[in-house]
Order: sequence, then structure tokens, then C-alpha cells
Amino acid sequence: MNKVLSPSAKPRSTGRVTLADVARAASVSPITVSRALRGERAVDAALVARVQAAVSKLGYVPDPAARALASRHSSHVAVLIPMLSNALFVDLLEAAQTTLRAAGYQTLMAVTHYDASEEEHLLREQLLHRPAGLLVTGLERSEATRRLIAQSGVPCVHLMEASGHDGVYSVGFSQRDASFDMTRHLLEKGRRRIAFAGAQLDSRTLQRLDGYRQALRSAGLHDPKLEWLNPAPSSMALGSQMFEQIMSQQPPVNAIFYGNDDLAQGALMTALRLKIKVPQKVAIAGFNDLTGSEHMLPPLTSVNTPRAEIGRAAADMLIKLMKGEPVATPCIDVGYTLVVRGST
Amino acid sequence: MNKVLSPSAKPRSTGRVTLADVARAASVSPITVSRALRGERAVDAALVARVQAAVSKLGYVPDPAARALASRHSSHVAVLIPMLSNALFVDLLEAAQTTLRAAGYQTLMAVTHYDASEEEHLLREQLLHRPAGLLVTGLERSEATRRLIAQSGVPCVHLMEASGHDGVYSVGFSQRDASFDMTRHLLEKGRRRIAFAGAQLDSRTLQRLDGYRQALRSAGLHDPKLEWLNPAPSSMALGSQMFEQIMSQQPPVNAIFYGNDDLAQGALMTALRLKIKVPQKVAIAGFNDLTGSEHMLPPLTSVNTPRAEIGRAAADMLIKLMKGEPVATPCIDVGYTLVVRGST
DNA sequence: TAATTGTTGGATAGCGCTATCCTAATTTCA
DNA sequence: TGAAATTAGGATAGCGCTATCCAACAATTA
Repeated sequence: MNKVLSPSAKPRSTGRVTLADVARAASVSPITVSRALRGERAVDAALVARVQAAVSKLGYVPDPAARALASRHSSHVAVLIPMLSNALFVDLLEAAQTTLRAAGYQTLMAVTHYDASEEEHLLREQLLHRPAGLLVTGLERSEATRRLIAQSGVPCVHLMEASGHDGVYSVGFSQRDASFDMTRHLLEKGRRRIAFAGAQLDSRTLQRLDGYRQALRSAGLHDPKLEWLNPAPSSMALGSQMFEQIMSQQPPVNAIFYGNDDLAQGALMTALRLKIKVPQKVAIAGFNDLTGSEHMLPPLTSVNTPRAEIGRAAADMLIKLMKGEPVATPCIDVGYTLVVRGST
Repeated sequence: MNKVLSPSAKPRSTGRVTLADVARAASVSPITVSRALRGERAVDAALVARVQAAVSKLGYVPDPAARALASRHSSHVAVLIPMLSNALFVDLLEAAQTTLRAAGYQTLMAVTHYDASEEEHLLREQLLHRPAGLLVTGLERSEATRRLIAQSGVPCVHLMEASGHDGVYSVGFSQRDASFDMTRHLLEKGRRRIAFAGAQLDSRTLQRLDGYRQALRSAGLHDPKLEWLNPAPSSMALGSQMFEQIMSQQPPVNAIFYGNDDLAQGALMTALRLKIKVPQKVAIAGFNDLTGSEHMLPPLTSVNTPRAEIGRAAADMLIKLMKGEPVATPCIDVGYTLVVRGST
């Protein structure tokens, strides 16, 4: 027995199958295994096959932490969304997550609560984790946050809005146009006094307000008194409250366009309770076509916004960017669909 | 000029402030900085102060990837939930995420779609990332998954159900008791033919079915024909459909207890549409007290389940486990509240 | 054919931390 | 008071991978 043990006699083993194990089994150098698996440089086909065989025989899986440390890029994608209480963002998140996972990326979710400084803070935190990519909601954010993103060099795709700005990747649709169309629809139904009720007052809601204004202005029917804006978060309760408020005004309105479906759903329930006929006395329209809207009484007219498709397309675009592949269209407009139902 | 450069003449710099930088600034060894920051071993107070000063002066933040590689533990917590389309789990996720983030952990969300083999697959994937902890929904899972968790040695807390099993950490409440109480409530309201309508048929729904059965049996009113079970995911549409189905049966039922609120909400809307008086002709009750239930017409009687508290308490428990601190109660029962409203 | 330009495998040296062992100083207690 | 036990700082050696530089060829060009 050797009494003297060299300091490195017992290396800490984690039981994990490492790249070195694969290299040994395939009789190549570790770096060749690394390259064969990542395809980052040409490797002889025969060697690749040998490596593949060894990998599946040993059940090797690369260690994400070691990869992140060595390459200075993790396989994480940070997704920043404003709120989880709005089903819209949950749909977005789920679609993006599914797509990213299929491509081998992990999703780190962060909730900004519609707060610019919280967004900046979260982003700073996420960037420490060397994310491979970034998915953020909307185009509006603090200058500091914008700089952070730019300086980090991490690929970033913006969700929900479509922007033609150079160097900005985005997937969404025109909130303004959708809102304009909905207002036109109400006008075409013969409504003349159309109120707009918005909550939260985030930039997307304000764009919808803008579309509403343009439509009414071009019809010569715009009236600031018809605009009801409340900075509180969107909810059925708030929609209900706003409905009673709006309906108690003189002269009466004959249509209300809500900036989000949950508001409109609350309004519909209140109309039912107060026995106010919809759409006879007042037409009600929403936005986003959330779960439950088609089951309202009457079913709610809304703008169907393709959240899942946005999440998927944005993730796909981001994956391309992260891999350094060229992106054909930096700005994808997925459109929207007016869903006319009984409430108008 | 020196023509010969040693190979290590230009180390790759990332611009990041490293632990070594802090050590230099504080005139201590790197390992002392590491220890001072983690508090894992006693370090002289004066040195700690010097280190803290250097840290804040340089704006040092530890690199998670390097930490994970060296310590074989990341600061990630994997959260496995069945579905994002059920608001219940979103609430759970949000509360857990908020609590974990405050303690310095990142949340990695994974959606199992109520599928045992998908759960196993996701878990396997997550374990490669050396998570510091695990949050999983419910107690029922495949034997293989159970083994994976046990063998990984990663601390794990189970959500939504309270179990007294040894070695199992859980935060939740008794689904069976809650359901039993709700059924008793309907019986006390004089209802005799009480139907149970459940969807998805996950283990929690089946526990609710069990509570319902026990209550009816002890009242001598149990009838298998009153049980309506549909494996499709819970939704308003399905609740609506089940309502019409149940109401078309003879002899008529005078109460329906739905396994989840979205089903009950669909039923209430359909009752409204068909002009079936609730609760006069049929009482309707739900479970989970989801958003919107109190705004139904009539407002829906339900069981309020403290999702946010469960998420928070489970995260707190997990944080203790991850830090190696003792956990007083391995099984926390947060209870539930019967919310009686107009629909019964 | 010689010089130039690609190709592809490998050696080397870290990425930024922490586990582990070591040593010197201090405390404890027979 | 001397030996054992405890405490706290530091040196060393990786964690498992990839960036980077090299060298040996093969392919191209003049």
C-alpha cells in the first residue's frame, strides 16, 4: 500500500457521464465530441457517427452549467410579461415556453407588474444569468432598460406589437388598427354615442384608445366625455363598476367599447343584473377574445388576438437569432380578427 | 517589444467583476470572499465588512453558472404544474415565484398537461439542470417519477394536497373534506338529488368525488346515476354542455356540484340562457372560487382554496429545505373556506 | 511543382466559482 | 500547564465544458 497519496488522488466524482467519458468511448478528443454535438465546426461524418453512438450508449447529456460558464451563454430565455392575472399573457407565455423547450431552451419567467422600474430591475437580474435570449412585452420601456438590452448583446424579440423600427425584432399586430376596426363596426351598426372604457392604461390600451379616437373623429363623433380611463388593473369587478358609472350619464351612450374582455364581461353581467338590454339599449364590445367571452349572455363581440401564434412565432424568431441564423422579417404582423357576436 | 508572447498572455476577459477582483480589493483570498458572502463558515467580522465594502464598491454579483458548476447546485427551482389554462395553477405559480425570487432563486416552470409520462420526462430534463429545489403538484405520480425525485436528493415540496406520509413535504388542504362540506351544505339547503359533475378526472377531482360520495352516503342519498364524469379538460364550454345533459335527465336533480368553477360558470350562463331558475329549480356549486365566480348571476357558491397562500408557504418551506434548515411541520394544512353565494 | 489557401483534429488554458485539505492560532480542560 | 480540540484563513485542485491557437494535411492555384 502506498502511504503517500498525491493531493489529486481522489477527484470529486458526481456520477455524471461527462464529455470526457464519451470521448474515451469514441476514441476521439473531448473537443471533437463537443464539436460533433454542437455542429459548430465541420467534423468528419465517421467521427460524428462514432460520437453519436457513444453518446447514446452512455446516455450522455451535456451539463448546462458548465456550458454556460465556458461559452458565456446559458440555454435560458428570460420572458418578461406584465401580469399573470391577465389570461392574455398566460397564453403568450405557454406558447413561447412550448416552442422554446422543443428547441432545448429553458424559460425563465419574470413578471413586471406593468412597472417600468421593476422591469429594469428584473432585466438586470436576468442578464446576470447570461440568458441566450430575451422575450419582452411591448415596445415601450424606460431608456435605461432599452440600453441594458442593447448593451447586453442578447437577442431580443418584442411581443404583441408590430414595429418597423430598424434593429428591433417584434411579433404582434397593430393595436390601433384593431381598435379602429372595432369602432368602425360599432358605427356601422348605427351607434353614434360610443364610449371607450380602458383600464391599466398601459401603452397597448392607449394605442387602442387612439384607434377608437381616430374612428370617431373621422365620423365627426368624437367626444372626450365618452372616454373612461381607469389606471387600476383590468378585471370583471372594475368593468362592472365602470358600466354602472357610464350608464348613469346623460345623455346616454348606446355602445361601450372596452379595452379588455374581462372588463366587458363584468359589464355584461351587470347589464344582466340591472336588466339593461344588450345590445338593444347598449352594445358592448371587448378586446382580446378571452376565455368565457363566447359564453356570455349575449355572447361578447371582441377582437380575437392570436396570442398563441404570437408566442410561437416570437420564440421561433428568437431561436433563429440565438443560433445566429438570418431572420427574414424582423417584424411579423400576425393580424387580428373581429369576432362579431350577440353583444353588438 | 517582446516578440514572444506566452500562450496565456491574453486571458479572455468578460468585463465581469469577479470574485478575484473583490478579493484583491479587500486584500483577502478569494475563498474568504466566497465564504464571507455565503456565510457558510465563520469569517472574522472585520474581514466580512471589508469584503462587503469591496463588493458594493465594485458592484460585484456572483456568477450563477460558475456557482452551479462548482457547487453542483444551481439557484433554480423547477415548478411542475399540470396546466396554465386553469387559473388555479397560475395563482399558485405566481405566489411561489414571487417568494422564491425574493430569496434569490429562479423559477423554471414546466407544464405536465396532466400526463404522468410527460411529467417524468420534464422532471428528468429539469434534474439535469441541477435544480436546488422542486415544487410539484399533487401527490399522485408514477413510481418512476417518485424514484427520480428521491434519488436526485433534491428537496421537493408537494402542492395542493396535505399528506401525512413520512419524508414527504406538502402544503395544501383536504380536497375530500372540502368537497364533503360543500355537499353537506347542499343537503342542509334541503337538496336531495345532488349531482356531481367533474372534468379532467385528475386525482384531486377524484378526491372531491370521494368527499361528495361520503356525504351523500351518510345521508342515504347516494346514487351512481348522479355522478357525471368527463375526462376532457375543465372549461366553461364543457360545464355548459354537462349542464344541459344533466338537466335533461329524469327524475330531475335539484342541485349540481361542479368539480371546478369554470364548469359551474358555464352551467350558470346556460341556465340563464335557458331561463332555468338558479337556485330555485337547481342549485349550483363550484370549487376553487376562481375569478369571475362572484360576478356570475346569481353569484356562484364555491370553495375558496387559498392558492396564493399555498404557493407562498410551499416556497418558504422549500427555501428552508434548500438551505438545510429544519422544517417544523413537513405537512401544512392551510384549510379552505366555503363561500356561500346566491347560486345555492 | 511550389506556394497558397482551406480543412479538420487536437492540445492547452481557462470560464468563475467552491470543495477539500492544510496550517497556524486560539481556546478548552484534565 | 501541556495536550487535545476548536477556530479561521488560505492554497490547491478541480466542476465539465468551450474558446483559441496549432499543426498536419488536402485542395487549389499559378
